[in-house]
Amino acid sequence: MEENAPSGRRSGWKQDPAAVQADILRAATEEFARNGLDGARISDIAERTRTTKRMIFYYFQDKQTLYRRVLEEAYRKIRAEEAELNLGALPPLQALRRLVEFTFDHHRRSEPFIRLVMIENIHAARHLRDSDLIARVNDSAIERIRDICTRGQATGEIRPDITPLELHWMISALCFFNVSNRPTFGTNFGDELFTEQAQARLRERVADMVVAAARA
Amino acid sequence: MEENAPSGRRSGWKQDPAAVQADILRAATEEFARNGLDGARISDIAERTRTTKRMIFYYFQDKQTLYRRVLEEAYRKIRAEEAELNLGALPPLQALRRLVEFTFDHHRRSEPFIRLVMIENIHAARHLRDSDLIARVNDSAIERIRDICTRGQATGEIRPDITPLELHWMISALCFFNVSNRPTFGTNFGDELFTEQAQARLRERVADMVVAAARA
Amino acid sequence: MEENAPSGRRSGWKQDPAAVQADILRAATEEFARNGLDGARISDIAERTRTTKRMIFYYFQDKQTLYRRVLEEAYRKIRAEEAELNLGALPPLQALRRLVEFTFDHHRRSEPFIRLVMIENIHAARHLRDSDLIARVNDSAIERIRDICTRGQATGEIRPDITPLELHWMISALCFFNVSNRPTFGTNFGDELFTEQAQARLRERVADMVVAAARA
Amino acid sequence: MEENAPSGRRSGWKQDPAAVQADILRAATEEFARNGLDGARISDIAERTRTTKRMIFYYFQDKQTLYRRVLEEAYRKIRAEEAELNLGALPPLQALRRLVEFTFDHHRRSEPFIRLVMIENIHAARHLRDSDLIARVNDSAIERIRDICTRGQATGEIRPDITPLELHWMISALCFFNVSNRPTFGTNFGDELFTEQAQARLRERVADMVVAAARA
DNA sequence: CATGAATGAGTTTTCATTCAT
DNA sequence: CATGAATGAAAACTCATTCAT
Repeated sequence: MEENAPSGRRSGWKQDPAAVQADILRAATEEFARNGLDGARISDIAERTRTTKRMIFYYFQDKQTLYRRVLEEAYRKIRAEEAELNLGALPPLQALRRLVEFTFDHHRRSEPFIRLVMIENIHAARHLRDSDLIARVNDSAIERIRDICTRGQATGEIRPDITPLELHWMISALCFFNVSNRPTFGTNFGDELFTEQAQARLRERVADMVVAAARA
Repeated sequence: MEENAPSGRRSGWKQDPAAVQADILRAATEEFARNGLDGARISDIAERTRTTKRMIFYYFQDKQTLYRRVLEEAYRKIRAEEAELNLGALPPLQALRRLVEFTFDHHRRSEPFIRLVMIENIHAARHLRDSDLIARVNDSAIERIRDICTRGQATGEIRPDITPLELHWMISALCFFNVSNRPTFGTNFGDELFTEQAQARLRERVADMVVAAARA
Repeated sequence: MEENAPSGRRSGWKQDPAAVQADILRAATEEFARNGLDGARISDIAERTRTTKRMIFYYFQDKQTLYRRVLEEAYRKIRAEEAELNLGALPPLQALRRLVEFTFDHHRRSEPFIRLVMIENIHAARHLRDSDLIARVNDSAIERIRDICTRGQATGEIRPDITPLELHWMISALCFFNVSNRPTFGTNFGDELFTEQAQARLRERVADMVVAAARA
Repeated sequence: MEENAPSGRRSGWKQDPAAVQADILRAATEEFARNGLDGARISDIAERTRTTKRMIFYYFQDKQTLYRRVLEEAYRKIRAEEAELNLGALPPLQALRRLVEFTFDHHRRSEPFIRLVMIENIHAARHLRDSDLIARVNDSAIERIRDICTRGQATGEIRPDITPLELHWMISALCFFNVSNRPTFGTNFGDELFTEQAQARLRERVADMVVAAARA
């Protein structure tokens, strides 16, 4: 027995709490992103898990709380990934272009996050508003653009009458829509804009548009 | 019992079947737009109606069919409204600007439609694909832009390497996001972009961006 | 078929709604009186019924509402039975004695009602307060005593400084406790006071006490 | 997790076992008196405690046992308080009046105890019967009245055909009901009998009634 | 054609209690 | 002796849908 117990836990036996919670959050993220808050079933989440339905309530109280935690984690993770992008070394307009391109790619790779945000918008951001964790996490998104603007407006490369928030709104709109509305857009107008080639071209068009909007 | 109460219907009346169906569609549109496909409750729809839950199934078979009919109606109505915009008389770039401005305003006034499209995207456009009514209705949206492009590219005002579909994608992204993501965007970054003044300014920025992207 | 259908319903087939509801109320009264609001199980109620659990929610919405309806019915029934007692023909003090004796007997026969009232007191009369049906039903209880007092105080047989409410309180206390606290009283002090003989004697003692308290 | 949070306990302390048990009993008394046996929640009791849910089971086995211990403690405490009343020095009828007045006041101050007794009656005194501790503790209540009767019947002040048990029953009924049924009585007939003034008057009426019933 | 009444199958959630050191 | 972590069983309640005229 001692022979089989490698360190302090493991084997067919009680996992450590943090791992169980992470496992549940992962499964819940999948289910909520796929089916929405109302469409997701706790029992389906449990089945994607190494634990039981009961443990979900044990760690997360109820469905709404679990959903909120999923949302918080999704925002936290996405902002952390974005933070890895280092723009400080680039000249302002080049930094801006880089940011747009990165965001375009990043959103494409982050469909579950995009879907969670869509779902949260359907719910009028009710759960987001309940979360105090998220406010702080989003500030960084704006700060990065504010830095570009400050630098660019100092040198005169960026027009003085545009705000970081407006630029963030533009970038978000174009990159978010590309993922969020692909199903209806594709159904209505065909998938030609969603081939790799077309997406690459769209990516540059979007970068051009935002840079043009910012340029003095 | 209470569950089935025929709400406000006067006693022995014969209702006009078409009117009853229209009444149901109106109520269903409200509920689906507000709560999504899974979030909406047939009994809540019935309560917003002059008839009963039973009649909803009588006329619309099941929840999914009702939802599909709501979606079809919403698309039909929105495209009909858009068709009233007459751009043929304007020079190409002016027509384009006019179209962007119109779309920006129109989407702002059409929140229920925007929400239905979001909801449909969450469901991977499954129901849209089932509907053959919609394909035809969307063609007109592209045709209008194609006309602008054809004219503009003939005179050299519009660059030759941009497609009507790309322009439609740009316009949609910016105008759609403005409505669809207002709850989360407002929660994360404040409501300053959603005052009347800021929206008017955003509207011109968006028009500028699209026109700039199209200009030769 | 016509041959087997006797009137307008019956056979192994849908009972009329009122009968189903009455059946549920009867079963629920038994269960709530026996086990309290929290102790009673909807599924146990359903089993004592000719219907299913689902129908209980169909007709009564939820457990609390069902309990409130049970309470209302119990009060209504008990007051209706009391109303059959006609005291108007008797001289005041004789009427009062008759009322006490009747109440003593009546409470002994109405253990389920007594238990429901005990249970409701544990719940701080929360559900009783929610019921507007009950206020009216209880007025009659006081009116009957008020009539006795008015008559007795006019003739000088009943002391002027006693109120109908006080008399009702005394009668209730003695007759209610006799039933409500029999289990603990019997356990603590033996059952000798609860033999038929002892109860008959107690009944007269109680009548004597109340009459003595009222006599001028 | 949150469910088990050890509330306000300071880190590495060794708690005194007797103190922990007393703490649990206090919290359990509050919860059981407020919500009944079925209505009380072990986790709510734990929250009112300096320890955890687990410790409740450790020290008290299960919910029923804990409830029985709460009941036993309540009876023990109440009888101990009553024992402090010394009636031996007073003439019999004066002693009786004193006892009634004391009981009236004492019950008013002992709502949790009254409620526990009601709850136990709802449960047909099942747990009281399981407790051998209680039989002994109640004998003293009767002994005190028996002493008054013996003295009073010897002097002829108290009628010979009344028993201590009957007197105890009368006193209990009037004093118990006053507290136990206040919620429903107040809801049905108003709170006028429960003002300080009205209670003082009722107290004397009750004393008069019992003394009159005992007097030869 | 139209409809009041009924319901099976699930869904979230609760709760006392035990596991394993 | 004491305890943090875990859980099976059952509870209330919901929901789209069908029954039977």
